[in-house]
Amino acid sequence: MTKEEKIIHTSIRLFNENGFHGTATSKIAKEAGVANGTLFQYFPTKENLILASFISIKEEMKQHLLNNLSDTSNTKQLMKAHIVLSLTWAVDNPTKFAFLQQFHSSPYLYKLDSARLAEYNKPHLRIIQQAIDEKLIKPLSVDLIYALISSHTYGLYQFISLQKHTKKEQAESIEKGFELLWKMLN
Amino acid sequence: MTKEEKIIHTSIRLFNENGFHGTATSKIAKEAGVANGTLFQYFPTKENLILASFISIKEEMKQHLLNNLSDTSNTKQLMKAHIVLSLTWAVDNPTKFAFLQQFHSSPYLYKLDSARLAEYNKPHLRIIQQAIDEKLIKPLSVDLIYALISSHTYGLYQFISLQKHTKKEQAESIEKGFELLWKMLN
DNA sequence: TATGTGATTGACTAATCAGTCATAAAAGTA
DNA sequence: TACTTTTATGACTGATTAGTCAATCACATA
Repeated sequence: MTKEEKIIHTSIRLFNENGFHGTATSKIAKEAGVANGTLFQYFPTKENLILASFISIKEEMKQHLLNNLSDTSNTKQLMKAHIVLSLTWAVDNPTKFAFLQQFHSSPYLYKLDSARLAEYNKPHLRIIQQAIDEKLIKPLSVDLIYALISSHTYGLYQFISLQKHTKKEQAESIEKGFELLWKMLN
Repeated sequence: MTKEEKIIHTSIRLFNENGFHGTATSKIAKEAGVANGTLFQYFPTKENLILASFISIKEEMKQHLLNNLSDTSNTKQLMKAHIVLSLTWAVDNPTKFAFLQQFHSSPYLYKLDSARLAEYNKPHLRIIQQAIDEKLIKPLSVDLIYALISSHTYGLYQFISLQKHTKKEQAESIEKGFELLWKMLN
């Protein structure tokens, strides 16, 4: 782990525990095991560090999807894989997932280039359009479907993480959750 | 508007604009038109003010539901009314709704008594149980259904507030959104 | 009018924090 | 080894902030 990675890693954890402004840069540096000034060598401002933490998580999620998405021609299976992979990643990385939530409902969201943000959604939007074209799901607005799928996935995550489930029960809830979603959309 | 109300009102707006720690108590006092010390007479600490702002919004929503929920014996209509009223309130009070989101994904959430928080959900859980008992919806876990309804409602809000919709189009989206939800659950 | 009471004020303070910078250590190069 | 460049350090600073408190005000009652 490089110093830069150690800083990002520690940031995510501390920002989650104490909020953005509630976490001092000096504390991040200390817990990451680097000097105060070193942090500012990699991230010139605190805001920069917050945005970099967010981007880092988004990139990690993106890679996780790319690495685990087997190329199936079946659109329904592909959509299901997107959702299941997102959910299992969230369950395995609760701190990072919570960071995303906190970031999304913070003023920092608007400091990011919206085009760059939109880039992360494109694969999801593309597959929704594909499902509509193949008449697998209702011909509603792609944006509406995306909003509903995202929030459904989030709601399912909330439920799963609140229950003290075994891995197997978690998988069953995810399966059931997808069935419900699919029933709603087709 | 009493000074206490003015402080809460200003807090909600500023906390939303600049985050919790990004908003100085002195700024809140100034914009609320009261002296610095007055704020601390009503709210002994900043955390106290943040929690009070949250509770104030929850109480307002609760009252909004109580005042507008016509007593129908039809469980489906009652459930629909819950969702539609929550959504129209959110659309009419975007700042307050955003505050709730920010609060929910912040460390302050855990400073509140969880029993008190649960109290606000009870009416919703009761009606879900009722719908299950009447075999209107699938016999899934009440907590799961609550999580799915909440997130569905939130997703629908996200979609509506992003579109530049007229009031009529908003109402149509809400109607459509409920139909989709109902299809999923029954 | 005089007196008592609670609300209101804002200057003040001790503490904290983001960011700087002169110096030093480490790594690279010849 | 001798020299250069890059990376890392941590003490320091100017600015900001939550919370205090002695003084003042508004208003009631007699």
